[in-house]
Amino acid sequence: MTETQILNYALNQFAGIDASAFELSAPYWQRKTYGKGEFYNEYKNVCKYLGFILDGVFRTYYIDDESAEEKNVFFFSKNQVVVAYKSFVTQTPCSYYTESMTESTILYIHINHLTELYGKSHHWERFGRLVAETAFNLAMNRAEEFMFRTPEQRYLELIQNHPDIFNNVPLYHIASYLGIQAPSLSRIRKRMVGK
Amino acid sequence: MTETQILNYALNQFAGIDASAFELSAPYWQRKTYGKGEFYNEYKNVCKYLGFILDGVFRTYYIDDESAEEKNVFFFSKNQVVVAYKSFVTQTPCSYYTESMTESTILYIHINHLTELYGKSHHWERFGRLVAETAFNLAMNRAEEFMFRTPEQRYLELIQNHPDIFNNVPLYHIASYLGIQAPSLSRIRKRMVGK
DNA sequence: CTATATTCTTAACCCAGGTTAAGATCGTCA
DNA sequence: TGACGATCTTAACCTGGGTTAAGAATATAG
Repeated sequence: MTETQILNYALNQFAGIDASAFELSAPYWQRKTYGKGEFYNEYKNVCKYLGFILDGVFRTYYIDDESAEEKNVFFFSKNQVVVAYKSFVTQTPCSYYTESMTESTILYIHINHLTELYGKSHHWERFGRLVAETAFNLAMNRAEEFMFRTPEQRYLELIQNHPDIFNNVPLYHIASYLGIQAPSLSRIRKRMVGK
Repeated sequence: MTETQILNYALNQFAGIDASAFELSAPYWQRKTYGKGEFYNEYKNVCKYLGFILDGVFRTYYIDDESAEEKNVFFFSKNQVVVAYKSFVTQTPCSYYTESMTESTILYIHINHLTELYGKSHHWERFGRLVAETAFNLAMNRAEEFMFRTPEQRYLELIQNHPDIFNNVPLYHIASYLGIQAPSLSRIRKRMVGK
C-alpha cells in the first residue's frame, strides 16, 4: 500500500471518508519526516497543520514558568492524528511544544484546506467533529486520571493501556507524564515489587 | 423575549445558526424544570439529551469506588450547554451524576433529533463540531489545572475566573472540585490571609 | 428568637511525594 | 574494551495534603 492509500484507509475507518471525499482532499496532503528532537510545533507558534502519523512517536509537553520543568501532556504514535488541538482550532499561539521522540513520518494538511473541505462536504464536516470528539476523549481521560487516581494507579494503568509507550519511553518521561518526579516513580516501582 | 427566542439567539451567537436552520430544530426542543438535587443524568444512564440552561446551576460529579466520596468534575450554569458529553456522543452509560444544585430550567433536544439535524444542514453539523470543541476546552482546562497548578493556584484561579461559582457554591463542594479535602481548603484560605 | 442542621475551621498525627545530591546501572561508540 | 553520557535508584530531610474528630460559625425553620 502506498502512503496515500494508508491515509485513505485510515480516514475511511475513522470518519467514513469515501473515495470521492478523499479525492477532494488529495491535493492538499503533504509528507514530512522528522528527526529525533525536531518540533512538530513550538511554544507560541500557531499550529496550522493537522498531521497523521505514518511512523514514529511524538510528545507534547508544557514548560512550567516557575520550575522551568518539562511536563509531558500527551504522547502520539503511529496511525494517530498529531495536532496541538486547541491552538489549531482557535488559531491562537500554542502553550506547548510537540516534538518527535524518534525518526518520524507524517502526512499533514493545512487548516485552511481543511476548513475548505468542511464547507465542501458533509463527510469532512463530520471528520472535523470526530477529530474534536477524539481530542475531547484524550483530554477528558487525562483530567480523570488526575482527578480520580493516585500516581501509583496512573502508573499501573499506563502499563496496562499503553505498553507501547511504557516500553519505548524513558522512565523520567513517564514520571513527568504521570505528574510526579523521577525519584517518586522509583519509590512506587520499589513499593510494588512486593506485590 | 420568549425562551425560544433566547435559545435562537444563543445558538446564533454560538454557531451561526440562522433563522431557517433554527426552524428545522424548533419542533424538537422541549422544556423542563428541576428542583434542587434532581438529576439531569445519573450514573450508568446513557445521556440522551443535550440541554441549554435558561436558569440554574448544575454539577457533574463522580463517586469514587474506594473512598465512596463525591468528586466534582464540572459546574454548568446559565446560558451554557449541560450534557454528559462522552456518554451523549458515544451513547454509552455515563460514569457521572449530573444534578441540579438550584431550581433550574432548561431546553433540551434528543440526540436522535440532533443527529437528524446534522444530516439536514451544514449549520447543524457545524454546531455539533463547536459543541465538541467547547467540551474539549472544558476538559483540557480541567486537565491543565491538575497537571500544572497546585491546589492553591487552582483556588485562586477559580475565584478569578468563576466568581459566580465561588459565590454560590458551598466551600466543601469547591474543595472537591479543586481535588482536595475541606480541611485542606481551610488551611489554604488561612495561609492566604497573610497575603 | 431560639433550636437545629448545615457549613466551616481547627488541631494532631500520618504519609506520599518533592527536593537535592550522590551513586549505581545501562548503552553506546571510539 | 573502556570511557563517557544517559538513565535509574537511593538516601535524608522537608512539606503539604489526608484523616479524624471536635468545636465554632452560620443559616434556616419553627
